[in-house]
Amino acid sequence: MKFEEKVWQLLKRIPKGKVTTYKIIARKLNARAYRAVGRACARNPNAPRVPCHRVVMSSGKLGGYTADGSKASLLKKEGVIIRNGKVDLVKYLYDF
DNA sequence: CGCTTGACACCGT
DNA sequence: AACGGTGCCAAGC
Repeated sequence: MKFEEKVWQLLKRIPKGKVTTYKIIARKLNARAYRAVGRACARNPNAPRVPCHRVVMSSGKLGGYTADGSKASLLKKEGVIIRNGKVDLVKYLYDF
């Protein structure tokens, strides 16, 4: 299984109302390729099956895809409150 | 096989 | 606290 595939598997187990960071994901894969994780999502061939919008940066900021803005609303709908373009990692972080 | 890029992270100003 | 530079790993060309 390729690295990116594993990333998607992990993303799929993120429950609604929770978020995770690229760093955590990479760590769970026993790697330090946070950037590769981001790439995997960007390339994400299984768009609806992989909730990429639940992946944020370690700082709590949503990330590049946030430029769209519509994803933020989707997260809120799932129960994730976004404050100043950032999520409350203390409350919603899912560290597997 | 090597160089560039990317939805990032970390440390120094 | 905010901004910029540097380092990480995998994929694509």
